Amino acid sequence: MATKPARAAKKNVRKAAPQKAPARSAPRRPSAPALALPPRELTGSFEPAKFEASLYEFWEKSGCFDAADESAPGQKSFCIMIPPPNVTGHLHMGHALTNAIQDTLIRWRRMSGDNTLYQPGTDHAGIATQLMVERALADEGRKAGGRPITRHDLGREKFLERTWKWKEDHAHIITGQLRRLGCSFDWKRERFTLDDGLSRAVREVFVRLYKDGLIYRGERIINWDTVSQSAVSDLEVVPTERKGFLWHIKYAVVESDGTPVAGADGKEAFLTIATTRPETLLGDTAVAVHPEDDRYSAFHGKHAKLPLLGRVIPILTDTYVEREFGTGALKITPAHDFNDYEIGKRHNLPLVSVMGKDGKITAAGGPYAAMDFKTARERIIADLKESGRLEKTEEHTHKVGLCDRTGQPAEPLVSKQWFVKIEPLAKPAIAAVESGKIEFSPKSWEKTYFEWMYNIRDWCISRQLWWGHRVPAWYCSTCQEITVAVEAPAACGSCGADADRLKQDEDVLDTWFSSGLWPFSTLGWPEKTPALNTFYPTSILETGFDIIFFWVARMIMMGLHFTGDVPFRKVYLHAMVRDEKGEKMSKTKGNVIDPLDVMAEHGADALRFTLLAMAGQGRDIKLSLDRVAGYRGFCNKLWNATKFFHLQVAQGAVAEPQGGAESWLLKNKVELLPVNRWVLSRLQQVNGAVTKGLEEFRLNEAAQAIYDFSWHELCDWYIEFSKVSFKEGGEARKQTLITLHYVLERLLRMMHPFMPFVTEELWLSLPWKKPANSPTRERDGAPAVMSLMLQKYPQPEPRFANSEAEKTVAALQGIIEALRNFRGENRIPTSKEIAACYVAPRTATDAFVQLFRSDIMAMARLSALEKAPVNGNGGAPRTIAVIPVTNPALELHVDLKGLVDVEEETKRLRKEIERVQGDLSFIRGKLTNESFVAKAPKELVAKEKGRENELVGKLRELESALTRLSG
RNA sequence: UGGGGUGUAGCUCAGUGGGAGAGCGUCCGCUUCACACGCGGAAGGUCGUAGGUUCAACCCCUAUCACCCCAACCA
Repeated sequence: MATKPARAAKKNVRKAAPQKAPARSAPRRPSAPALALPPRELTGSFEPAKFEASLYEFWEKSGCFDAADESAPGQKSFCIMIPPPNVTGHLHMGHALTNAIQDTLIRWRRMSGDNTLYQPGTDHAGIATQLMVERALADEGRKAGGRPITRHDLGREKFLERTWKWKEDHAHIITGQLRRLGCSFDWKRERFTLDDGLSRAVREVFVRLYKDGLIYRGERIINWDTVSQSAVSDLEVVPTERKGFLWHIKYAVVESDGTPVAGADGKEAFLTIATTRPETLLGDTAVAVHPEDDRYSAFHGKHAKLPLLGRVIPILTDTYVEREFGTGALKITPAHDFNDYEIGKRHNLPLVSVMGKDGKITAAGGPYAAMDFKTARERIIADLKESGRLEKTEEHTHKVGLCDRTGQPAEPLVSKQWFVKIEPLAKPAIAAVESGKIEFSPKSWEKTYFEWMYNIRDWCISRQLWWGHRVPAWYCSTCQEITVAVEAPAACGSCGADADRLKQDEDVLDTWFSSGLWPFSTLGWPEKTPALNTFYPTSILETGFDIIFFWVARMIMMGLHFTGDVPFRKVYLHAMVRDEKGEKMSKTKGNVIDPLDVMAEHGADALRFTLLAMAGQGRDIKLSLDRVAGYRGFCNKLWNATKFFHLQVAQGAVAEPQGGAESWLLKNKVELLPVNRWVLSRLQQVNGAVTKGLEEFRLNEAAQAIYDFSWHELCDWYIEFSKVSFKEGGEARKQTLITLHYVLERLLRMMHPFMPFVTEELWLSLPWKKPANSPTRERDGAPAVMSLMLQKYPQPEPRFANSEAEKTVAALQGIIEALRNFRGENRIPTSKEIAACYVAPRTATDAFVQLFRSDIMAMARLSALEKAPVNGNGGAPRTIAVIPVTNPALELHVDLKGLVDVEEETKRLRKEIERVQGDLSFIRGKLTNESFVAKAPKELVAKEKGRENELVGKLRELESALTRLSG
């Protein structure tokens, strides 16, 4: 008794608004009219360009994308942050992939009732953007007939103005492209790493880290980009294989006072070093050999005279030296090589900087001063050759560190920079992953993460650029002390000198410093905003594995340090999108597939679905345009399936059942036609598979389930079956129309996160749609929206599960397929109708055929299907072909006269017999194997026995059919 | 050098301890009144190689080869 009203109440909740929020003081406007697009007609074929833009505009304008700062009571929050693309960038396939995945999850959770925030925004991308503007400036200068204009010609302020303008002019490109892809961002919350709020967060973080002793300023060896004239971090230098030379140079061995040392032969002794960068010789402060290298033991404690400059430097021993490489003697240039720097520290060697920040040799380079590095190298080689100090030159392939952004070699040099002391930050970040508070998927990436985190080096965060967050440090010209503060200080923090004695640091911060704060800075941190409370920690981080160190690790470190909590609990890493040959897409190779071109040709949905279907974990995506075209075909298929529905409605509408299609179908499920029960059962099963795929982050499996069901069950079978019912009319027609509408509508909802545009367009065409609202919109009094976007995501309906119907339809399909196979193999054109008879050994089978007679006739294109006049094939004429079916056991008879050559059918039978024989011998092999019968599960043995019997029967029928044909 | 991944139909990829699937391509037959962006049928694979575990291996284990990626201090 008590269950009935409860159930009814539950149903009401489903149909009507979800959970009424007892809005505290917010006035509710309960009767606000629903927002809706003007009705549109479904005609022609799938042409995405006709509707995608207007749908997106409608969604955005009606506030469907908006998150609420606070979730409604009982409502979950769900948040994904976009990995901020470069503000002046263009959408590439990597963006398309990551955002397609994210948006699918977001839409799914939104439809599931969560308060979802898909946070949009862009990154100022320091070097990249500054370089663009500088390039444009240079071009301007050249076009005007003069020399290229540099940023220094403009000065910092003017240049920044230009860059902001450039940003304003270009930012809409990437955001427009993300809209084009259908991503449901809450655009009202769009953030930019250089906007006021985020800049404030950056300064706050800098100041706090400084006060905690985690940021320091120091003179260290760093990577220098001579193009952007800035320091870059270790990560921004990509070791790249380059062909070069290994020069062997002779250094004279001397005493500390410079007097020559004689070798074993009594002549002047030399020591040969091998180097790939001879110009660094100018900065050498030692030569090192391995302590146990016998070749050089005589030189321990001696000195070497630097060729060309004549400087006397010590010969020291260090186990770092590889005896096998080169000559086994290593020149040490502590100021221009990371390893040499370490060796220099161990042996207290002086630093001699010869490579200047401007890409030219410094004064310390003596006669080579002011030459650029390339010229200096050439001159030094020539001079060495001339003085007989160049022993030999070998070709040598080695790794050169190229700057990520500019592609030019990075020059290690010693410079005063700002650093983050990383170890104290890394420790908790390692622990968070070790303890499982953050999980990576695929899990193997955790190893990569640990590897890097355990060996992490201090992070050089200062950049000698102008575009970025200026280091919030001021130098006092009175006391020389540094004042670090969030806002420009009014006086020196040490001596109290006036602000005019203070000068702000010229440098800006590494772009990744600000993107590391993204998960909380976008939500208003350091303020304790409601949004921060609602959405932090974010739900999922989805990005490419190439920025694990750049971005993911830094977000974890910063998040833990500043919020005390992880920034996200799950990290999903997708693969790289390559071209169809598996090559990395690159402009120079010219193999870039532009997502915008693809969308222009096939629509956003086809591109999204392709990427999702191919995004299996742990494998690169080789994007194939054929595949995209295939999924465009899929969109068209859906389009036409819906059109088919409308055509049936046009033959005579059926009123929506009282209480909705679902409850009507549930109430009447016993009276439904088997095919209707079947499709409902299949639908709910597929629903389960799709939901599981989404929950387990296997979007490719979910996509596959959707595709297979839609095309191969709904379209290939169900719609074909439905035609029989529609022709029949009456009750059959009515229940089939209701079923078809229900299945279509549910399916569209189910696939909407994957293909938002086409599903919405089709859904809007359906007759029984109703506007819907989200819990938070409802609470805040926002109007309901006539859109698929806010409909409830379907759950499997177990009451539709029906294994009986599934078995029945499988048997029916078996009969139809046997007939189709007969037709196809015998090449009987579709236009020729076949008259068939059947022989059913059991009355139940006879009833089965009678029940589905019209279905079989329609789908196998038979002109007749009657009971055979004679039982068995004993009395049948010679031209009768027999088609045996095993489940249910029956024979189909077709008169070959006028249809097929007897020989053709004979051939078909022989082939069939061969196959059955093969199957049979395999099964018998198993069944005669004693260990199989003894050890395999009993059910399996029984199943195989059953199959054996089936096959024996089939074989007998085939053979007798064959003898009769040929006899 | 170390770590990870991949190897399945002509191509691009799914997949499971009980005789391997899809899309595209190929071949055959189709203006079947939703769809030629389609319908029906078919051909095509010793699931990289060699061992092992198991009644049973494409799947688990070991070795090996090939390709890819990542991290690296061989100047």
